Amino acid sequence: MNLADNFKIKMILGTFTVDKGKLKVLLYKKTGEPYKNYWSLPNTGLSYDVSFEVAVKKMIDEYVGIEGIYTETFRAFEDKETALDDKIVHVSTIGIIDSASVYYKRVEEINKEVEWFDVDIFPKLAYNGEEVLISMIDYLKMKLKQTEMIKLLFPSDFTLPEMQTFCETILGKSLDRRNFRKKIMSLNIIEETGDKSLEGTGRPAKLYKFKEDVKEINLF
Amino acid sequence: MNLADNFKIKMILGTFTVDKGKLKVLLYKKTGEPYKNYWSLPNTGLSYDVSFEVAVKKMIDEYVGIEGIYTETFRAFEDKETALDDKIVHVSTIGIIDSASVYYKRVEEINKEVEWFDVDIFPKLAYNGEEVLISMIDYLKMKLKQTEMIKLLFPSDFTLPEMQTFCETILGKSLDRRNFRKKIMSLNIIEETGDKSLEGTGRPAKLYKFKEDVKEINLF
DNA sequence: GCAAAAGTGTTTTCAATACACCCATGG
DNA sequence: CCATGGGTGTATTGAAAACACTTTTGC
Repeated sequence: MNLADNFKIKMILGTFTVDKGKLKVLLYKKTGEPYKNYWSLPNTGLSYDVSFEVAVKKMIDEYVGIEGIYTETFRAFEDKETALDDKIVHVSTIGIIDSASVYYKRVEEINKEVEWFDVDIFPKLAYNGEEVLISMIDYLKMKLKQTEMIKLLFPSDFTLPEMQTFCETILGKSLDRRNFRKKIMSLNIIEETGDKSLEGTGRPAKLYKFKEDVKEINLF
Repeated sequence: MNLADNFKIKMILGTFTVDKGKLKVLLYKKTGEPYKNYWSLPNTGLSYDVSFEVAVKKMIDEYVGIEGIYTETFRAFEDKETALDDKIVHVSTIGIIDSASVYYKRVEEINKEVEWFDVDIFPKLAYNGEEVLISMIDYLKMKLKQTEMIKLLFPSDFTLPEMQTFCETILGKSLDRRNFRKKIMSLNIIEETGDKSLEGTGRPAKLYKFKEDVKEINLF
């Protein structure tokens, strides 16, 4: 086996959460060259003294101000831009954060311009960011039909209309409110917390949480 | 961004086909150390002068004797074994070959001991091969429910019992023959070729092929 | 003519769909 | 009391499930 050439490894982080039923991804605005002022997925060079996971957790701490979230190593990508003598391989990673954790993040410690973008409307990205992000969203739209995964996004205190909006994004079509509720309830995977949402106008929505022992099934 | 340390890149290839309805993966037997005489996923060091795709196509040509098959870059994996001063990152790739192509492979040109293993019964693998392979199989069980992907495995001249066996593997449960046929036929995605299978004992099965324009839907 | 595997139809059951009115809150 | 969005029930439709006998081939 020929293992002659040396590569640099760049870890790329796609962090996802849900807000008001919309799937969101965290981007930051670059302040230096290259791609100055472009939005970008958080990224960092990998060094020998850290694992993928540690490198990614550090990034999440730095960009989101949260510790201990779910992460999953995702695809590798080639860098088609860099010169021949400085080849980089991108290792992308997906992080999933529930909305409550995002809400309570240590925002005062984030010294970057970061923003959660709707996955259906995101700006032009630095590097090959769009390729990476689109690939992640494709994967998540498949994976987030499974209860184990969706549970990571909605840990407690979500409303059914929020979850319906989310499922509509994942499926790419609109759903009937009564039928959606009927279906979710028949699966026996969530329960009322007893509280009600204080957000927005109109009748307050009941709050739900996933049950402890949720069996792994496909929602759709 | 710190891009200080150098890594070697090892491309790992998971090649999959279907034989008599069983999902199979290609392994080869190592003849040298380390892991001498262990079965292993084909792999090769990556050098500057080739892309992921070219490196993988070369491997497929070398191990399978086939050109121009579908490939997809998959997850990156860390190497937990190698010493600190020679770190390797594994970039795994999935290849999908239809059974007819495998049958007509240029077998005389393969100078390795290779074998197609059932994905439900494979041997102990060299390196972190089991982690990589299990991850690929998980992914494929999700992805192979979609018509576009399944079509890559069954291009022409397959029987419905074969396809049923395959779906049973993917779903992990057995299906009723009559109901299976009814469902597949109602989807309007395959058609009879007019020929019959010559394999096995009993009444010969009709041969089918996917239609040209198959819409992307989930089978289950 | 017998063993082996493929092909076929009908009934039942359950889930998905379609659809309209009332309820709780804020202003 | 009105605007806003949330919650609820029923009838219909369609797909999934359950189920047993006949057909084609090789030997």
